[in-house]
Formats: sequence, structure tokens, C-alpha cells
Amino acid sequence: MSRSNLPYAITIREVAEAAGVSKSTVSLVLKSSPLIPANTADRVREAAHKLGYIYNSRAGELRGRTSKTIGVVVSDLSNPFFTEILVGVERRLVEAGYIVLMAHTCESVERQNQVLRTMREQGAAGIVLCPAYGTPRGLTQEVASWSMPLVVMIRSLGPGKYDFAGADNERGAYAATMHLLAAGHTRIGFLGGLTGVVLEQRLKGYRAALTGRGLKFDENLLVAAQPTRKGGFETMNTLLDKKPQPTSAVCYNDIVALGALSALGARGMHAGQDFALMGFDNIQDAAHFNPPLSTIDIRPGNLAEQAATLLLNRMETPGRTRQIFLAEPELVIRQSG
Amino acid sequence: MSRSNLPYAITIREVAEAAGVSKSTVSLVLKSSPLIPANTADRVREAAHKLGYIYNSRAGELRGRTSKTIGVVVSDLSNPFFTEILVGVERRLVEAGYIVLMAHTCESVERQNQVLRTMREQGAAGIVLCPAYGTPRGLTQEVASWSMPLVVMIRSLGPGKYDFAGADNERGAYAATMHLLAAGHTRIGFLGGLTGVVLEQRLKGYRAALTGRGLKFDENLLVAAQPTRKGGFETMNTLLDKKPQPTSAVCYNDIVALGALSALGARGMHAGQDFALMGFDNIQDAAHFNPPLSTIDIRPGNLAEQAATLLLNRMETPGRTRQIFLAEPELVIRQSG
DNA sequence: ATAAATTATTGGAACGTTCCAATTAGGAAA
DNA sequence: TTTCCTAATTGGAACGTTCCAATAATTTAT
Repeated sequence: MSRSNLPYAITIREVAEAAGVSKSTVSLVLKSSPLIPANTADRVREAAHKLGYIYNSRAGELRGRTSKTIGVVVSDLSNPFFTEILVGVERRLVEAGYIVLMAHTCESVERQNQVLRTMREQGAAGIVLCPAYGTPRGLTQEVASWSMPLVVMIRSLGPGKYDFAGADNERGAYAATMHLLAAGHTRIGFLGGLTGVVLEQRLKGYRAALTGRGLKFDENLLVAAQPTRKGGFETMNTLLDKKPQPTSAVCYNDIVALGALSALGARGMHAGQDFALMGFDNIQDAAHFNPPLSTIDIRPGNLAEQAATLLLNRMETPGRTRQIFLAEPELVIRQSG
Repeated sequence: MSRSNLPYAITIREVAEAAGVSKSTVSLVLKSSPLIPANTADRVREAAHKLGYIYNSRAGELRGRTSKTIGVVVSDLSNPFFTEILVGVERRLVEAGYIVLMAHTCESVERQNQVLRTMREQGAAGIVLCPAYGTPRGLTQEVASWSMPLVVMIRSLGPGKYDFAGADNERGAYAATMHLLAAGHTRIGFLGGLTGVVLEQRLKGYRAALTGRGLKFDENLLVAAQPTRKGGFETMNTLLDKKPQPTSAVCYNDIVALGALSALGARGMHAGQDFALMGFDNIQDAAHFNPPLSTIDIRPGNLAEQAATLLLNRMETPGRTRQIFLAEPELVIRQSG
């Protein structure tokens, strides 16, 4: 709690006095109200500038019971995917005249609760949440009970009074797997991911593709691990030790794929030649992996902007029906598979 | 500007009434003042909880002229280095009970000005700034004139009334270059970077090491480009086309090194065998590059926490002398060089 | 018992805006 | 001129806290 050492702030009153008008007039000028004729407005603005007046949004927002801040809580910035989400959301919100109260939960539900409460006390006008793993379903209900506009991203939290922006994971994984099948692969692993809806959905698509081709789903080719680079590295090693050796894999996400790529490299194998690898998300770097990664594009930046837009619209029209934006996954074929 | 549709908020007054005390008492209870005996405090807290009271920090901060929010403005989150900085700063600040107003400038000075102004209006208690390229020197002076505590990170903005947290770039680059020299290399390129103090400092260290060994600085081996993965890729290609072919390089940063690694790979060359490559920063991923990157460790996470601490201390003691934290670079040798 | 000291509690004036209802000024119409 | 209408402007009461000075209740000392 820092106390600004108070060389008393210039307020609207003093501007008013300097300009020879009332504080009400100054207030109107500041919101560029059409009620004030140009010459008066100019005089006021000049006085404000001369005095070094600076607007105190806290006071204004307290009085008006409004808010220009939006809480954005993100679970894992060590994954560039989420960084792209954060950047996209921020861009759209700033563009709309809002400012972002940001928090990083490191996948801790406890921390998430803490920052959510703080944001509420701070008077955030709405919240964009990438939920941490293990977030209880009840959370959305609670936030709704605050009558706080909420959009959940990426990981759905089941039914509830919130908007959602994510990807059609099942369809994406299906497409990725189909691509490998079409190339003639029959032993296709699935790498990385430990828990959560996103994993379930992606696995579902993977299985659907396999069984759709009359292949039976082989529990053995499914190697779970943290969805990190390290997890990708390890799961790929595990996979390559299976007999007979699988010839391809779809990864939980691009970061896992990146780790998998390393494992391949360490064995002197080349993705795209000795092994076919598919990522998921299409983060910006995916195009510059070595080799460039074939993946499922869900356009993270766009997804983020859509999410922000959902929130803005919700704040505009609190009563509208529940909105869900699902990014249409698109297969992008580069060199890894 | 969203107007919460006002099912009138529960205030301290109603809690007071419910608990049969005055609002002043409630206020004291909320700050756990020792003036209030436990039984009264309990009664008040119970009433607050029962009514679903939620604290309005805006009102409190307006009255007390205090603030719990800190502005963090970051220039380029597409570089994981800055993401690590952001995360570190946020961690430390949240730990200290603050909340982060975050903004991303995309290296735009204009945007930077805009968000800085907004943060000021929002009443941020202080600012952590990773300046965008091209930030005018005068900026720190202006922020100081707001009597707003400021810590600048990474890119120094010259003399001024602000604290600074960065790295000893010259020394780091010197160490990296010396390492290559010690391994017998004599044709050592410098890749990436276009402008800015950081580049100047790193180049200075690079030159110092060369000339210290009696080698003359060869303008030709210095290949400038955006400090991005792409820039690294391109500059490495350019470098490899020089005759006679250089055998090693130090990169402006790890991301450039990553791009350089790709260029090497594309030519069938292996860093650590056919070519020695040094990065700078030691972002987390550097250890998982292929091959793992030898680099200069400036401990980004620690650097960020130090920066946050500088700010907290400055807010505590506005009058203290200017503080500068320079991360001591440490050579970490992995497999790329 | 009374005075003095301590402990609990409290009303009301800020903090810097916005908003409403009301007032004043300036023409145009009568 | 008087009347009416519109255009400009304004005072004061909020918004939900905190803080100060002051009062009320209780205990301790005399």
C-alpha cells in the first residue's frame, strides 16, 4: 500500500476556478459533451493543461459505478500459446479503451481464487479466464453470482452462465490423425497431456479417426505426460521404444511436439522422413521449428480477439444468450509430417 | 465503459447496521485494527459474510490516496525472455500484495505513451517499464515529474531519476567471445540486433574480447537484423556465405541463436561440431534447444524479481538514492559451443 | 467514592468525480 | 416591452471508503 506523498493533486475544481467556470462544466468538457460550446471547452482544456491536471479515473469510476479495467487471468505463460492468447486479448481490449489487470496463476487453483477475488474488489468490469487445471466447476457459478461478465477460454468448465472461446479440439485431432492415416501410417501414437477437457476432446478425435478406419485403438500408443517440452521429449522416447516401432504421432500441442522433435533428433531421426509428427495449436514458432511443424491451426491470436469481443459484447448486453466461439481447426502441412 | 447494472452494492454501512456498530468500527475491523476487541470483530465479520459484503478498493484508495496496483509495460512478448520477465515481476508483486496493470506495447513508442498515461490516470502506485525501441530519453524525466516511482528494465534510458534493472551486457558478451577464443576460434561472427543500448553494450564486449586477443575487429562478421528467430536464421545464412567461412558466432540473444541453429541445421551442419554458437540471456528453453544452447545466463526470473523489489523499495522510501541492479552474467556451456 | 487513565466506539468531513434538477443568459416571437 | 424557448451553466448530493477528533464505557488509582 503506497501512499503517494501528497503534493495535493490538481482537481477538477481548480481547473474550474482557473477557467472561470464551475466544476460541472469542466466535467462535461472532459467527456467532450456536446452541451458545451467550443470556445468554453477550449478555455477549460487550456486551463487543465496549464495546471497539469490529470484525470482521476478512480474517483470517476466510483461515482459512476463504471470500470475501465478488465481482469485477464492466465494459467501458464511458459507455454507460448498462452502468451499469444494474452497478447491478443490485451490488444483487443486496449483497442476498445480498456486496460488489463493481469494475473498469472501457474496452474494453481488457490492463486486463481485469490486473484479473482482481488480483481473483484478492484472493480474489474469483466474477466477473461484461462482456468488452471483442476478448477472446480462451481467457479463459474460463483463468478456469475457476482454478476461479473466472464469469458472462459480454452478449457471449458462445463455448463454455466459464462461465455466460452476455445477450439473444436475433437475435430482438430481427428483431422490430424486422418492426415497421418492418409499418408499410410497405421501405428500412430498420441503424445503428452495428462488431464483436462482439452485432452479428452483431442483424444476423442484421435480415437474416432482410428476406429473410423477400422484400426483398433491401442492403449499402448498413448503416452501421457505433462504438456511441456520435457513431456514431449520423454513421451517420444517412450513411444520409440515400443515394438514394433510406431511411425508417427499426434501431439497434445505444439510444445509437446517440440520436445518430441528433440527426442527424434537425439536419435538421429528426422521428422518428416523417418517419422511423421503432428502438433496442435499452430503457435507462431511452429513454422520455424526444425523441421517446420505440421499442425492444427486454431489461430490463437484470432481466438483471443474473439474472446475479448465476446466479453465486450456481454458487458454491452448482459442479458444476451450464452455465446460460444469455437475456432475451426485447420490442417497446416509443413515438413514434420 | 461498462456500467454494472446496479442491484445496489452492499456497503460498510449496511454491515455496520447488521452488526449493530458504526461504519467506523467496520472499517477498523476490515483492516484488522488492534483497536477492536475480538468479539466485536467476529460479530462484524460474520455480518459482512452473511450479507455478502465485498470490499470496494476503489473507494478506499480514493479516500486514502493509496494504490495497490502497479503498471507493468512490456515491449515484446513474442520473445520468451520478456515473458519470463513479466512472469517474474508479476510473481513478486502479487506476493507483496499488489496487482498488475499490464500492457504490451509491441515496440510502439506511441502505444507506450498511451498506456503510461492511462496507468497514471488509473492511479498506479508505480511502474515497471521495459521500454520500446526508440523511447526518447525524456520519458523518464516525464514520469519522474509525475512523482511516479519507476523502474526501467533491460534497456537503460540514460541518466535520470529512475531505478534500473538490467544485465552487465558488455561483460557477458566479453565472456561469450572469450569462450570461443579459448576454444581456438578466430573467425567469430556476431549475429542479430539492429539498434539500442543493449546491442551497443554487447557489441562492445565482443570487440573488447577480440582486440584483447590481438585480433582485429572485422566489420564483415557483424551481421545485423531484427533480434528475432527469423533474424537469426537469415544472419546465420549470410554469415556462412562469407569467405573464408567463420567457425563460430555469438548471438545477440537466445532467440537469434535459435534461428541461427535452424540455419545451421538446414545446411546439415551441427552446432557444437561444425560450428560453435553462443546465445545470450539463458531463457528457459535454451537448455532444450537442439542441441542445447551454450549461452550467457543473466537469470531472467531473478532479474525480474529484483526489479520488482527495487520498485517496492522505492515506493517505501521515495527519497533513497538511485538504485541499479546489474545481473552478473555467467557463462553456461552446453553443447552448441 | 471520585478522579484519572485506558479502552471502545462513533459522527462527520474528506477523497475527486458524475449526475440531476435547477438556474441564468440570450435570442426570437408576440 | 413581455413571454417563451432554447442554450449554457451550475450547486449540491451522491459513490464507498478512511481518518480525525471526540465521546462513551470501563477499569484502575487515589
